Amino acid sequence: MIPDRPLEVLKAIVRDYIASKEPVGSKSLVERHSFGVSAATIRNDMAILEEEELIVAPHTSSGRVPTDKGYRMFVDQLSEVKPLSAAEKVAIEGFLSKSSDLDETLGQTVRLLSQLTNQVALVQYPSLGRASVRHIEIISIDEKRLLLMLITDSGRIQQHVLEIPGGYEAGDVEKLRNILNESLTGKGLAEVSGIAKTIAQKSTGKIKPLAERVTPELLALVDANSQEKILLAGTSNLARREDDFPGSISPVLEAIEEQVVLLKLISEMQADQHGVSLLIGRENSVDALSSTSVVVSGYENQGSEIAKVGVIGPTRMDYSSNIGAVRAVARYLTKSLGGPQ
Amino acid sequence: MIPDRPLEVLKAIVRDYIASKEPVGSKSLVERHSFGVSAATIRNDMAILEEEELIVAPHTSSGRVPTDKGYRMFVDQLSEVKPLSAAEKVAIEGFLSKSSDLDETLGQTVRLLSQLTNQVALVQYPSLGRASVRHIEIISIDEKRLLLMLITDSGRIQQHVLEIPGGYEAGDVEKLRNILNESLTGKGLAEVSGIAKTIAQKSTGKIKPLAERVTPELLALVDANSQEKILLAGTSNLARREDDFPGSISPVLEAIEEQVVLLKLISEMQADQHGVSLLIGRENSVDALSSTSVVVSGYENQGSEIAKVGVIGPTRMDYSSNIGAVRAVARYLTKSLGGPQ
DNA sequence: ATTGGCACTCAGATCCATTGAGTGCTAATA
DNA sequence: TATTAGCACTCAATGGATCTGAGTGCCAAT
Repeated sequence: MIPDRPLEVLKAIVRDYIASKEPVGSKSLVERHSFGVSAATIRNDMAILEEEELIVAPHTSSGRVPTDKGYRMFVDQLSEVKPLSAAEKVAIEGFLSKSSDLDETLGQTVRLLSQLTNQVALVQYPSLGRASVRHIEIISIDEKRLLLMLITDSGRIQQHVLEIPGGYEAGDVEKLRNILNESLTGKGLAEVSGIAKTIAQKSTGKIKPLAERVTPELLALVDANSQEKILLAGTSNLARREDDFPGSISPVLEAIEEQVVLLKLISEMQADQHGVSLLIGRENSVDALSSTSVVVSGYENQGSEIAKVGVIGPTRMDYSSNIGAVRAVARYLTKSLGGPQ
Repeated sequence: MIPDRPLEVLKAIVRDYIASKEPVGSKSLVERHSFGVSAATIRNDMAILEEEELIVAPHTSSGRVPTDKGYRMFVDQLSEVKPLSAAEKVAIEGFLSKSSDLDETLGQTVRLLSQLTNQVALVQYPSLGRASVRHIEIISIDEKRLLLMLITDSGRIQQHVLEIPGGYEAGDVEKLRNILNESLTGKGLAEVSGIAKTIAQKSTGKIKPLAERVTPELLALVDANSQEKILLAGTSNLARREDDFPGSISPVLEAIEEQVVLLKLISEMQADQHGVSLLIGRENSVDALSSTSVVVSGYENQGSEIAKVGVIGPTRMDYSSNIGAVRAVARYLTKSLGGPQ
């Protein structure tokens, strides 16, 4: 395997490069770090690292730059997660303790994370998975319209306004609501479809037309609920680092705005021992994102992961801090969701 | 005043410059447009336009570029709003007719508009203004939690989960709901505060603790509802036009993400005769947005304007098309909101 | 294994000449 | 008076040519 000092050299290269954006050479390395050996020796070490494809020289006679593989090694073996400062912890507590509404909480979380890391932050809405129905509500808005609501145990609320051209009777609505709740509360979203159809079929008399009108909409809500959704914040943080992207940032921004792509990406990521998972550069399969890294962590509700939260930024990012921030925010988010449950 | 031909020249300059991004000179003008006069004559006309500060030369010996004032004159007097193509109309109809849920509608609208114009699109949520309470709902989530909802006549739904540490009784909840609805339905949001407080004070017996718990939250909802909110889409469209921004786009993106600034900006804009209003370049007061133009139009519900929708892009944009698209989308949005009412 | 020394490489800065699109002005023309 | 042809002039952009210096790889000495 690779001896110790070369690894130390790699560590120094990554750090210096992240700090300066300049390819780092042997001389500046011995100046800034006290390796106790000469530049020539460092050069030999660098040759080893280059051999292993951990670093690369942009052109023949220039300093070296970490490769994706180099960053990977740095993150996995050479760096430690940087804990948040006291001030940052206070900021998180302050932000997240305010609200118990899911939408608000997630919105604040994502903004917070983007400020904390100076990167583009993202948070995924709790997804279908093991979610189950907590409550179904039908509210009368006016004579011809009803508001149908589906509340899941993850706290996600989905609603839809229903036109009932012929009007309806309050009593019928209440009956239907009771029936729906009795048979669906606690059931997994996946089961709803079958049960709801049965209800529509079995219902009789006055209620039947209403039931037949409502249940398809309910299924649509389940669908919408199972539709994954991502919240973004701090897009301009990416733009501020334009020159970390060869060519133009616009394809990068496009890819990030493309929810489907992003969802696929993060849903395939598996947490490592720290509870955080990351993709570095080309490790992800999206071409436009080949010079970005993605750091995500799952957040939980009732003990099981329901969705992910994280940041995305240039490969040349401060992994230690970002991993720390993402992990912390994920934990606080779990706490904040778990608390009121 | 300025004679006719120079104005025609201005028109041609704006068009050519928008199309090519190159400063346009006298020679290329006579080539592309048939003015029936020579380049020298055009030069004289251009001298007049420059005198009037409608165009400017980036450097001594180069073609001219429209100034903000030049664009303004172009839009106000020289160009016509370009109607949408049939295909575009179909696209709008298809998109907007689907849903009657406000959130969804606005989300689709803003995406649609950004695709139609290739600019950053924005839509403002219906704001307090003359909004009134349509319905208040309190839903039991579980033994210790209630979901409080406020639905306004603009279709905006605001909700908040309430912890009731000591639990509650279903009957009490229903009573309170009835009381609230009876006294608040139809009232303007501004009035809610006073009335709700009175209710809390006057309520007696078992209901009192619940009322005292719920009303402040209700006021918070009203507050949240009056809080202005903007939805954005197509940020990457701005990035794609990087070189229209001197220096870097990142301050521009930052300014756009800053909802407060944006809200102030668009709320100060007054519609012109076409129902569309626009700010060109430095006409807006935000420094970072000095090389962008903003095109907005109001959309209505029940005959009165409730919020704005529009696009923001580089000053060098296709005003005719964008104004057309914004106007059309605003109309369809009005229709789509008005329909189900 | 480490080091000093040295020849070598090459991106980037600097300088300079050239080019060409475009201008403003003037004097002639309709 | 309005238009035009002609001409000298300006200056950004382009394309070498040259220089510089940080950095390399390798070798012989320690």
